[in-house]
Amino acid sequence: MTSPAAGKPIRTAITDDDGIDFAIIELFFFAYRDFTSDPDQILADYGFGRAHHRVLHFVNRRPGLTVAELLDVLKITKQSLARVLKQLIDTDHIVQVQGPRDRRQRELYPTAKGRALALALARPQSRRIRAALEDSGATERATIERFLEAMVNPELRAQIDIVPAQTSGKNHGDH
Amino acid sequence: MTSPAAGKPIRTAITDDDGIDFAIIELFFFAYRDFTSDPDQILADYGFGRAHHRVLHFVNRRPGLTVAELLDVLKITKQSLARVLKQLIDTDHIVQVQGPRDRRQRELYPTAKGRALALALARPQSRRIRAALEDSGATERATIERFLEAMVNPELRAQIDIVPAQTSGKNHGDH
DNA sequence: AAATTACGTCAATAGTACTGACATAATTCC
DNA sequence: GGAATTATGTCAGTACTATTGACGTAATTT
Repeated sequence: MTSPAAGKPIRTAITDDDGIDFAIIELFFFAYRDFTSDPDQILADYGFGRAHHRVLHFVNRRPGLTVAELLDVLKITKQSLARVLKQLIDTDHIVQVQGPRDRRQRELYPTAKGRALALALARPQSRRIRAALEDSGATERATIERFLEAMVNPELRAQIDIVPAQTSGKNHGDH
Repeated sequence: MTSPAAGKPIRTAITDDDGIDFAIIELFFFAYRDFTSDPDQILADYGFGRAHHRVLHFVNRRPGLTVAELLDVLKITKQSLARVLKQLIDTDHIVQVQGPRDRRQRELYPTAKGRALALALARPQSRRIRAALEDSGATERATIERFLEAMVNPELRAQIDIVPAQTSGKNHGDH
């Protein structure tokens, strides 16, 4: 069962006492695992994967962003994006428009079909978040947003909060 | 640039006004992306990937768990686990011990080497969490833990909080 | 005119996952 | 005791997402 030169089994659990915040590390893993599992069902119906979801999300969030900008947000390579983007364009979820100033650029926009799919994918995720915030007020929500934002690399924080809700006056942050 | 039958580009951004909590959806994506990027550097030195990290983590967290239990926690298939687990055993990070009651079972334990690697991988993640909680007190921390736990599928919450810190009396939840 | 930039594409490879099938040993059920 | 089930391991084939490196084209900048 154990090979001759194998080390001895350690029988005690690693814990927060080792100076590491395992509680939150683990919670973060489970939370994200289930968070991403929601849209996976829907994506399977289209023959799409998570990569398609991410592209669709950001094209809807920042319509008109260029290919280079998208690569920067997703932190993947051009070659990785190519297949996924091509499929989304071929299936009429995303359209490319020649850049107005620089004609080398391709501005990416969602179609009505792409907008609808992005919303359908986000709906179960939003529902999960709403349920998790059920008994929370604006204070708790702010705490969670601050925490998540602080988890992002400082130099990349510019990527977030680019799209503030264009609320007319609805106090929709409250619960 | 646009194919003949292509839909028209939508030029307005999708926002929280569409009834979806895009703010937190996006924050969660960025936060997790950077959270997992920390250990990736270290793993590369060993020729390991994220799958190895996850296995190593849970074997350290719940020493003696069986293969079946590990599959259940990770929510992957036996075949997916096989290669990764074999590599970790071959490199003497994990050892298998025959189950005491049921000899068909293989209890998984970390070696000293496996314990050390698990700690090394968790260290930068824990540092990131500590930094994100810098100005937070016990209340904020509790809010965040509650939120993350509520994001997990209810029927799977049994998987978490199995390993409470065996603190003697240190009030280590406070900052 | 030359260099750079933005984008697209081809080829090869890696890591992680999947389904389906089959084998072995140990336990449980009848 | 024999049959069924369980825990684990393994083989084969496939899919998705990602990588590096190289090359081509069109447009812009120097």
